[in-house]
Amino acid sequence: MADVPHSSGPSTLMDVARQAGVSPSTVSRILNGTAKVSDDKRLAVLAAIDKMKFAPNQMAQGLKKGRSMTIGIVVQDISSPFFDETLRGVDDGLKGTGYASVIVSGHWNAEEEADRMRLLLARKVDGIILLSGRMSDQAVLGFSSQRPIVSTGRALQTRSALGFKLDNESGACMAVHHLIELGHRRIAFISGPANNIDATERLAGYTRALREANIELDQDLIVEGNYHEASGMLAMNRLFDTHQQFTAVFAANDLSAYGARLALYRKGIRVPDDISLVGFDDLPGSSYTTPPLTTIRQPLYDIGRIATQALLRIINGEEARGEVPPLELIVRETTRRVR
Amino acid sequence: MADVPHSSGPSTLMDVARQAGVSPSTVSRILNGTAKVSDDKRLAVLAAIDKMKFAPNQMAQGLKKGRSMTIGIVVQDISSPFFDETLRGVDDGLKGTGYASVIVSGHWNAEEEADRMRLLLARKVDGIILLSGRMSDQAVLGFSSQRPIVSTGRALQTRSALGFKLDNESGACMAVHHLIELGHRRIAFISGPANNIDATERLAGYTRALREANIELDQDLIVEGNYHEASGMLAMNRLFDTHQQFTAVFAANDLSAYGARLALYRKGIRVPDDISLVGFDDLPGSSYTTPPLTTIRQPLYDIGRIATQALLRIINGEEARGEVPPLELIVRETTRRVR
DNA sequence: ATCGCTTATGAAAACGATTTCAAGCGCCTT
DNA sequence: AAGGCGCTTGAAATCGTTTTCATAAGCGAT
Repeated sequence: MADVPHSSGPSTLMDVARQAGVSPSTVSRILNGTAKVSDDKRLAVLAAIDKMKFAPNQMAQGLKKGRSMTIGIVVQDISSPFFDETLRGVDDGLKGTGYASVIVSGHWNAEEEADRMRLLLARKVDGIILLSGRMSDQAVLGFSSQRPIVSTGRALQTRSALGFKLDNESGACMAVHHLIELGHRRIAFISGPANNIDATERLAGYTRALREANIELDQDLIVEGNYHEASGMLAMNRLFDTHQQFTAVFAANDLSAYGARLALYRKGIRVPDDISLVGFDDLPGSSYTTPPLTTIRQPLYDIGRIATQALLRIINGEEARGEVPPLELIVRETTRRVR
Repeated sequence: MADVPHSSGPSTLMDVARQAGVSPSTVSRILNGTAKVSDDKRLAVLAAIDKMKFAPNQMAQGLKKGRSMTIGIVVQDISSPFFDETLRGVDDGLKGTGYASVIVSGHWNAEEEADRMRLLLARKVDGIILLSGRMSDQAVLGFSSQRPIVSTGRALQTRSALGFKLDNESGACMAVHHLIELGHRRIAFISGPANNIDATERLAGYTRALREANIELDQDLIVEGNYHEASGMLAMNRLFDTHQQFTAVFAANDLSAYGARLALYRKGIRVPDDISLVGFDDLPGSSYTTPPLTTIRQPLYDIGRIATQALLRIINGEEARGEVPPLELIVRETTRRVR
């Protein structure tokens, strides 16, 4: 019985072929089911594979097939619950497909984003999912000539690029409308960064809701944040420092709502008894804030999963399609009828 | 002037060579700085590269060099703030190195973990970082014969494997000690899953602190959770349902502390006025809970960064070393002297 | 002017798989 | 019995790089 030669590295398909006394082609055929091979050889090869613990070298496979079985994910912040929840969806969408993902961060910066994109392309990813990208649609389309791209936050639909867009304006409108229904008239708004498209849309939703209710817009009630907790806290303090009167606050995302909540706590102002608070996103943690946060739910997980499935479809030459559930108001315990 | 031939796919090194009128070897040499080449050719090649937007095919490079410039990260939960913070450290540690990372999840399951590990190996990652792995040290050592591995939560030190271990017991002890110093004698403990090594160590720390203070251990004050918010809430309710008397709660991680906090809120019990609460981890969100959470800080970010740097060193044949900062008590606003 | 000796460069092999192509074999048909 | 067909199988080319290896050119020394 021939022993395993004391090979240096991991075993190759060639090694297996030798062990089993067949040609490499045959091994490959068995591995891929590309052609019929006689049962005796199949058995011999399978045994050899098992014995040598052979696993195909994915770099070699990738080179030859032109498929890396890898997709690239561009996020903006690798440790934000917002992206994580989406990534979980991506992960589930990839489950059982043989694809793995490499995740890079654009850090909210169009330049860096494009850079990372090129990096992914050089790595021959089979497709890219772009989350909350800052680059122009044009740029995305450009990249999409190399590899299919699915992006959130854009309305795109070509053979090799697909975008999902949520109606941020309506979402924000729902949030403010909810407050208005509870009798609030003086509603402060902690916005997102002005250069962010989602942020401006949410601002638009805020103003629209006010307009529809015939409430005069007070610019002093709007303060710009940057989506982070600290900015929510700062914004809140700014509102107090300038002695604004209001009974409710709408934060453009949950994170800044958390910050606002803390500022309120520090002032000894009760939520929702004294002031109502609404967020936007419905991060996983928002069901466990004190009190649990009323917010607009983004189907983050679904977005990840559906984007992934759509990308896989495009990669396989099928039609690019997919739709995500709409935004939804989740009423928890930070809002209440004005006294 | 020769025009770019209407090439089908992205341009290859061969294309560049043709464009510049040199051999592929020369192009490669310029790309890698492997050998001196005359200035005129260098210029021509550089121009060609620029013109054709050439970027080396990483699969081909990887195949040839035996380096994929990719490292694998095994986490247990792709969307947990705990891992995210560490991943941020990894990301920063990788910055500027040319390495990218592929992240997979073991879902707290030793079998799946080993599976994912094999998958990474087949992808020819140049090294692996294992975070909170469930597999045995033996198994890790086994894998480390194929690729260097750096793991958290183990005391390991071989040529190709390195482990970082934090002193969970002392950390837990610090937390409980802090409560005792504040006059608390009846301190409940919401533990982590019993099959988790960190969890049992923290339990040990809890009992040790009590023993050192000559406080009798009351098993009824210990309830097992699973590190998630919901379990913290359940645990808290269980404590109330069984009519336990206590003035403080130590939760084995921040997430379950969040859950406990919510249970308390629901009962109308004030924190820290009526009951003190301590967590473990110091997740990014813990500075923004209401009130901000007193907790034991794990240097999550540093762990990620340092593990990465250590792995890179091992990959480059240098000595495996690295040390992470110790656990630290962060006193915020959920603890207070017992009345 | 000739003989080394260094240098720059190209040709070709190699990495580890897949795939085309051709060959060998058995079997059916006439 | 001969020709043809289909089936399994191996040899060799290929993917896009890097890396020997060999060669030619350049140059100083004698």
